[in-house]
Amino acid sequence: MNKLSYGLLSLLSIKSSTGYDLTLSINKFWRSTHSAIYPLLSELEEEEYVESILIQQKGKPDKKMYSLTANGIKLLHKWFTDETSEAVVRDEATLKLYCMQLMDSDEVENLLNEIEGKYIKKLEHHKNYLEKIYLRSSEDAEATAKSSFGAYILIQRSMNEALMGIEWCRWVKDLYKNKEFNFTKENFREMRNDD
Amino acid sequence: MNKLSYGLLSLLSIKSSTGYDLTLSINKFWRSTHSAIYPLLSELEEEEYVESILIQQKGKPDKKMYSLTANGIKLLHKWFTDETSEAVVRDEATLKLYCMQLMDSDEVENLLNEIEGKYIKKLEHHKNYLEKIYLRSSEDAEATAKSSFGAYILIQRSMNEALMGIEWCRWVKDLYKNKEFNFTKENFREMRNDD
DNA sequence: TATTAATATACCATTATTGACATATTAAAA
DNA sequence: TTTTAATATGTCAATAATGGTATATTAATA
Repeated sequence: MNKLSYGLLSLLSIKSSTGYDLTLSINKFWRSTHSAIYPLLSELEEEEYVESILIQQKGKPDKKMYSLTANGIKLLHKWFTDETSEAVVRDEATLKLYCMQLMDSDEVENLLNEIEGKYIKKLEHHKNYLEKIYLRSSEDAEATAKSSFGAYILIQRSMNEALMGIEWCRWVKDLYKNKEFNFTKENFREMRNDD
Repeated sequence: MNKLSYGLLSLLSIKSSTGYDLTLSINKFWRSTHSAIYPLLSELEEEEYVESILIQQKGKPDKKMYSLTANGIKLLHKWFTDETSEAVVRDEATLKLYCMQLMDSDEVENLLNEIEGKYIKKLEHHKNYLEKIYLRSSEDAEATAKSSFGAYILIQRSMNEALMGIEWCRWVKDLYKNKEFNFTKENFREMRNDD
């Protein structure tokens, strides 16, 4: 049982899903690929934490719909109270900024624009998703509220992160373009007040 | 050449460091361990992107001080303008929140407090680090400014992230404790305005 | 008409990461 | 005095992640 396995069970606690659905939705908060997810679902089924039914579709290939079992719910309870491991973050753009002092200003600005663009894209994506769950909730408000609270607060955090990131990019670009950067006392304080 | 290798070169562009130093400092922005870093440094030395000198210390074991070569700088230039890969994020606490609707309220509150605690710790850590580079800059302001701009802006972002995270945790706890969560139009709008 | 995109599942080889083990020095704390 | 913590470098086996390949259906697009 690796962390991704628990994550799959966690997503299945909201609604029954296929491997394909899970691949798309887990990627909002946990980078993974279908190559890792399908084998884990098979293992989870063997160990009876999930069960599946085959669904025939018109116009699309058959799909396997997975659901949590009572066993799976028990396992989620144990996991939830177990110690939580440190988040793993690996961001190449961050590593690049570390050596920006070696680069030409247009190269630096390109990178900053690229980073800002990614934040903007992420923000848009989450806004659309929120609209979608709001529309869904109009039909079945109670069920949506009970099952989507986790998803809702996580989307909110992700949106806040993106908004902060966009502001940060603009602050950096401004600082980089218009000022000679110096660790003078004034500069230092001015920048810290931007928090 | 994996991404971590470029990251090590990037850090070395700020100052010459040992594997031990690099392990500590890269972990601010890129999760890794010494087990991965020492072998990569050896490879980078073989390929002549870095060079090292042995330094004897009193009271501490010998250390190998690595510096960038001209070759290494050339490689950094190439990398900087190459396409930047998507950030990898894997946060177990996030996965846990996805199934919070199954848990008792005290278990959920414990997790939220744990998450808030991690943000607070991170914020403190960065504040201390900033104080340190400010003190260092008093001695040699120009050199610090030129080499630490990247480090400085990245710390600022990380602090903003932590501040946002703390506020978010408090917002979530308040919402979870004091309100029945419902996807009513009013609730939905109220929460979106918290951005 | 051919190709691409979306849906859907599955395997596999290469590469990367993790956590443990190993060693060594010295200071500080129990 | 023994243990723990910090500094410092290194190897290695087990585990996990990545990216590609494969297969299949259908709709839409070029």
